[in-house]
Amino acid sequence: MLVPRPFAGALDYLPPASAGPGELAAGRIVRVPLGRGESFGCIWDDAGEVAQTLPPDLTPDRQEEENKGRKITLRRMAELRLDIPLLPPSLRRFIDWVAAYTLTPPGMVLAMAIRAPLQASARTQLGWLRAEPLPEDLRLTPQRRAVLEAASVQHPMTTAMLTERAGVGAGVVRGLAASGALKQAVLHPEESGLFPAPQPDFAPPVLSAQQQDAADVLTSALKEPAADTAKPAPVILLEGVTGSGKTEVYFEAVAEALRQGRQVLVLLPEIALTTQWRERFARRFGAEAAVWHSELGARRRRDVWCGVAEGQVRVVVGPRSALFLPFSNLGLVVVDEEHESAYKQEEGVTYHGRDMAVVRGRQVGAPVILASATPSMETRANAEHGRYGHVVLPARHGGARLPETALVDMRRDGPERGEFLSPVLSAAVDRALEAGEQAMLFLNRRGYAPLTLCRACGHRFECPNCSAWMVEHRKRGVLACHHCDHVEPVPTQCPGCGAEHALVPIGPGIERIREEAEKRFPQARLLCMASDTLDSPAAMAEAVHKVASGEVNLVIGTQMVAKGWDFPDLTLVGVVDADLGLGGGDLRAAERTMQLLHQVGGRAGRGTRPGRVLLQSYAGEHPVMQALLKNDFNGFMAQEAALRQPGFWPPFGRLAAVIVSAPQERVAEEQARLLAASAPRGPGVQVLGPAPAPLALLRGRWRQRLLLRTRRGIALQPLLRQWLGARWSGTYGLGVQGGGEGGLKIEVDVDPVSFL
DNA sequence: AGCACGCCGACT
DNA sequence: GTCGGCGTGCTC
Repeated sequence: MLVPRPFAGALDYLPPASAGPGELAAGRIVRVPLGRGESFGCIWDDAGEVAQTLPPDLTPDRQEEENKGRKITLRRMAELRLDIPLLPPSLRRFIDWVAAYTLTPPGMVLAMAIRAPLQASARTQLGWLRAEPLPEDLRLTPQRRAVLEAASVQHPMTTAMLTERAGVGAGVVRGLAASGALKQAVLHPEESGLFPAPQPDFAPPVLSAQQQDAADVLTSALKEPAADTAKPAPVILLEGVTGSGKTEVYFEAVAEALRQGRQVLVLLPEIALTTQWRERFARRFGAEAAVWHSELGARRRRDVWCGVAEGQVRVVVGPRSALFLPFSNLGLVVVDEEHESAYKQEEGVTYHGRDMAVVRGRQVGAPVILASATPSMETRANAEHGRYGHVVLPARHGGARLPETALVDMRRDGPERGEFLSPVLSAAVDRALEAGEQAMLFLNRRGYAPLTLCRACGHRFECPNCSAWMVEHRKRGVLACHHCDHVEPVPTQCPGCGAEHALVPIGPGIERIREEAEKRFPQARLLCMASDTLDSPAAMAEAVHKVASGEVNLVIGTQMVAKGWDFPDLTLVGVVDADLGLGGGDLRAAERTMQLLHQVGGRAGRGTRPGRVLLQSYAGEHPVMQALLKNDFNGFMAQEAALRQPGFWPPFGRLAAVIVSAPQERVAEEQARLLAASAPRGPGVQVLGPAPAPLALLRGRWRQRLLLRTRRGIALQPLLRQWLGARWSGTYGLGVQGGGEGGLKIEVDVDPVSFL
């Protein structure tokens, strides 16, 4: 029995007081006593040996068991949750795999997977059946007759269904029930009409020859006989420039999976993107895909979860957490925008959604499609070495051309002091707006200014809990830390020297760009898109609609405007600070900046009119800028690869980050040093550090970082287990474990993406 | 992760 | 004299 606690493995329980045949099966969700309270768990092994050898009602309530020399008293399961479908074996296997790979206690991975069906109330939805025969003394009215005509003897219907069909109030139904003419019955989920089936041939698109070729490769991967277990299902990189119609192409693979009666999982890096995606899906397939995300109501989450387990849900779209849905018949996995770092979960179970999607597909024999305009170095390397298939869409769809990219040298042609938009960029925006087109200004920085300082004494506003500047948010009138939830009002007086009105904002955030744009383009219809203002899918959908309909003609946004949006009238993209993100000594800084800027640039010129991208930069000679100007992504990545190869940095070697943190700086330092002293070493194995983490103080904890690096082919996990396990693990698993001496905490991140 | 037990400061 | 701070230990 696996329970949602950070234990190294499963616990043993006695079977419940009564269980029907087949009910006590692996994958069953169960209520169990645990410690003083109770918990839920999932029967994890197929054995259930005790249960099968002894009839449940003959076993005592408590039973002693010898376990590794320790005497343990077994307790009895409280209740089997028969209303929740069994976790399929493939999901249990996946959970075990993810737990082992990420060094997370398996129970914690299970917890992610089964939160949904447990949070809503029991699932038995009740409906009404017509009694047969009807009670003899039944009084009949026209309304009652209508309800009885609508009601069926075999298929239960909800009160809502009956009142709607009969055109009567709920009171009539209640009255009939009271007089015995309607009987309560469990409504079967497939009768609820919750998940209309997408039609593979509802509205097939007109594909270009190029797209058709790509689609053929994908669909043939699905048609290969899956019975051949010796040959694993393929992983295919679908690389296509922005606007090449990747989505339409992989939709053909989705259609093929549907024809085969299999389930499909489509992953998107974040829920905001589901908005436009859903519309496209519904147009192509004539029915909605089931959307999965954390902001769904408890009831809907439960229904989707159960629908996936029972096979009524055919296509799911969602973020990385959708990987843990209980697919019973998964035939295709798509990871859209596979290069996105949002696929990496940084807290709790630190898994990479893209990599785990590949594992999930392999485990069930389903092909995996990784789609991107700017594939990650890892995926590229896999494609080059033939481990993944590779399909390329080199041109934009429908005759659209790729935007032309130009540089604004900020050293020579920079803006006036105190401004951030160069004359060249401003003029370009003017021209676009005058031509009746749309323009976008991109700056990947929220708030008004990233740093506030005192002109008189040089005082800088720092977060008390983190080593980070407080960011001014002028609209809210506060200084906020972007790494914890610390917020304070903007003072009028400097806390350092007491000077009045001496605080100056340094550098731009998107609020400040908005202010400048309002002054510079007074006639523009402006919209700001940032994660702190568009915090729900609904708000996001509204914003997207405003842009797509042309209600807005100047968009100012952070990160989120870079995503796969399709705004056909957008012709100009201005990158306010192209150098942002290049600093910081992060392994992937250049790669990520390149991907991000290419992606934002790709928003321009997707319709009939040509697009243009202007990059404001102080470092025009930087390889990232050069690659963007020449549109030479392959060359750039080859250069990057050459830098990483000699030192066995990923993807040529493997990496795990170990973060040692404590409320006191000294404790963290000391413990990190001790840990480094016992680090594994050997050919192809190296430990770098400790060093203070780039965010040395985060949420009140001082952090030291160690990096374990191995050559390709040397697994990290056994090394980590041996190294950290020797000192830190007891009955606990590794990974998130709290409460060490002096508040010490050691976290492990296998395949880290962020180096903060 | 929860949750209770345990041993030391400011309150009715 | 007690309420309650969170350090430590356990969960089949």
